[in-house]
Amino acid sequence: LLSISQVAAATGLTVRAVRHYHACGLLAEPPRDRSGYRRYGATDIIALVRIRTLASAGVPLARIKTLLEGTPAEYTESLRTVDEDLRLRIRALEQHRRDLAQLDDPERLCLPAAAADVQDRLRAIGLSERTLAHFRDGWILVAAISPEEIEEAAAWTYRWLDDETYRRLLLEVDAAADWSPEDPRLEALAEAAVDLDERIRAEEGDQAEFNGYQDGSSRSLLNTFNAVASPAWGRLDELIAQIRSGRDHPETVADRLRTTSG
Amino acid sequence: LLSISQVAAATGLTVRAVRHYHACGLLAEPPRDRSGYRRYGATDIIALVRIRTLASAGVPLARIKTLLEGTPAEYTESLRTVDEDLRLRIRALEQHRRDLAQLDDPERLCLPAAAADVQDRLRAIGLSERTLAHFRDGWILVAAISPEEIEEAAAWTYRWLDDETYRRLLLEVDAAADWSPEDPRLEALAEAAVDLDERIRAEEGDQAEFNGYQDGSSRSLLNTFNAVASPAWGRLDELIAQIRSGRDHPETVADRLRTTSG
DNA sequence: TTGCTCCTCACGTCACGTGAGGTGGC
DNA sequence: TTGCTCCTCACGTCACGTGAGGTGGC
Repeated sequence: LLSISQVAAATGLTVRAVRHYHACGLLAEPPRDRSGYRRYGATDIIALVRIRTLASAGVPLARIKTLLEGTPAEYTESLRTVDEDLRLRIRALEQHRRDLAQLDDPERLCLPAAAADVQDRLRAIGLSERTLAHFRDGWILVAAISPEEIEEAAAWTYRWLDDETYRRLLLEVDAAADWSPEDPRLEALAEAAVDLDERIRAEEGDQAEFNGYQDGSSRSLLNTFNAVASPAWGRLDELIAQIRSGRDHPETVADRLRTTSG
Repeated sequence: LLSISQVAAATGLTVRAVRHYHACGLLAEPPRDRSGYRRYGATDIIALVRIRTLASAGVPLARIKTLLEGTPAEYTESLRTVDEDLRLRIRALEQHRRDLAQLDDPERLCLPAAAADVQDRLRAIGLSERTLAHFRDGWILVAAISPEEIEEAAAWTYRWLDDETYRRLLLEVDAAADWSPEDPRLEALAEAAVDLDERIRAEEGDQAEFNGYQDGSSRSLLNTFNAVASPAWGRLDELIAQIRSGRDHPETVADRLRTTSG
């Protein structure tokens, strides 16, 4: 009764799609006329509209086949699953719209919300954009290496930004980016950093320390990372490590000197 | 700094996808370490998150490439288009959910709303499910052959269902499905159908007639379709055609008889 | 004869998935 | 030595799109 292009037009499918559904076994081959042309009836249109409805809902053709061949109970259950999938995909697309709106804001897009909040406060405090970008990259690297720690570390930094000594130290570190690595002010800065470190350790307990979120690999990575960005920062990290080990293990250092000289 | 599996994990991509983006020219190849391993930095993660955001919003990779390489104006315009696409896709998915809920109701899924409304009224009037299914298939076939007419035809039928004579005629046609094609009651039924046809023509004007929505091809298709479903219906269509041509062109028929006998 | 619809291969597309076979540091 | 991560081909997948070459009714 109907030609393949007529059923295609009536169902909103392409001729090729209808033939594909025959090839997949999704739709039985209809009778042919004497020219070998397929001739379709109303039931074929009904079947095709059902297939189209499921396919455009994102159901793979193989699953449509088993779904249509299954028992009524399986069928009903499958439809429920498909509907739930659609609901979730709608939610996902809505999320993608929000993500898209932040495409030019890598802080929000690539960082956990807590770290992005820290960045906003650092910007408000007056850190340079260059240093902010460096810190952002630092957060990203640490998040990539040890994602479990990042939330807590960000929350920790956020809290200590209430401390004025910490804020002033950060501003000085910002300014130090362009200093020579031999600049004598770096030693004072390192001393101040370790002082703050010890005060924090006293207030928060031993498990939290300045830069305490960095496990071994994160810390050495960040040291390299800082040194590449600014030789002065590289030197600063070295000085901090020296002062800290001097204060933490004075006897060990003495022992080591003895061993070396002996 | 970071290995390919670390950036993959950090961005929610697969290792293969990252390599694919290199191959597509979407992401520059990073430097290699002495083992030939790719080493990534924070900016790579930012770039990958941007690519992922666009790709999972359904933007083809080729378009992401031109989009990221374009001018700021093109870029902003592209983002607007992408967002609009997302909005439309969400609407489409919501429509698919509604379609899915009607998957077991071919009348609503395959027919224009007006025709589905007619079917509901025919069911209320008391037509058998068999005849209703036949009518439904008839609507589908006519809609496939001449989709422009179907809306008007359905509206027409809907209006005339207010007429009691029409309703009784439909119920008798329903009952006639199982009659023998030689049943003498078919002639009375055909006479009644043509009577109604003439009354409708008088009331609505010549352009509207009983079954007036059927153009030539639709009518011959429906006649075949009826005859296959029920021999009695096939005979009924023949009788209607005979009576109608007898009333419309009495002299022509007489002429033809003279010609044949001469 | 020309134009249109239909037919059947069969290769192309898109964004990767999935082994196949091999290398380098612990 | 073993196990793990990485590397580069290269073929597979899914739902068709797109010619390629041919047929049949007006």
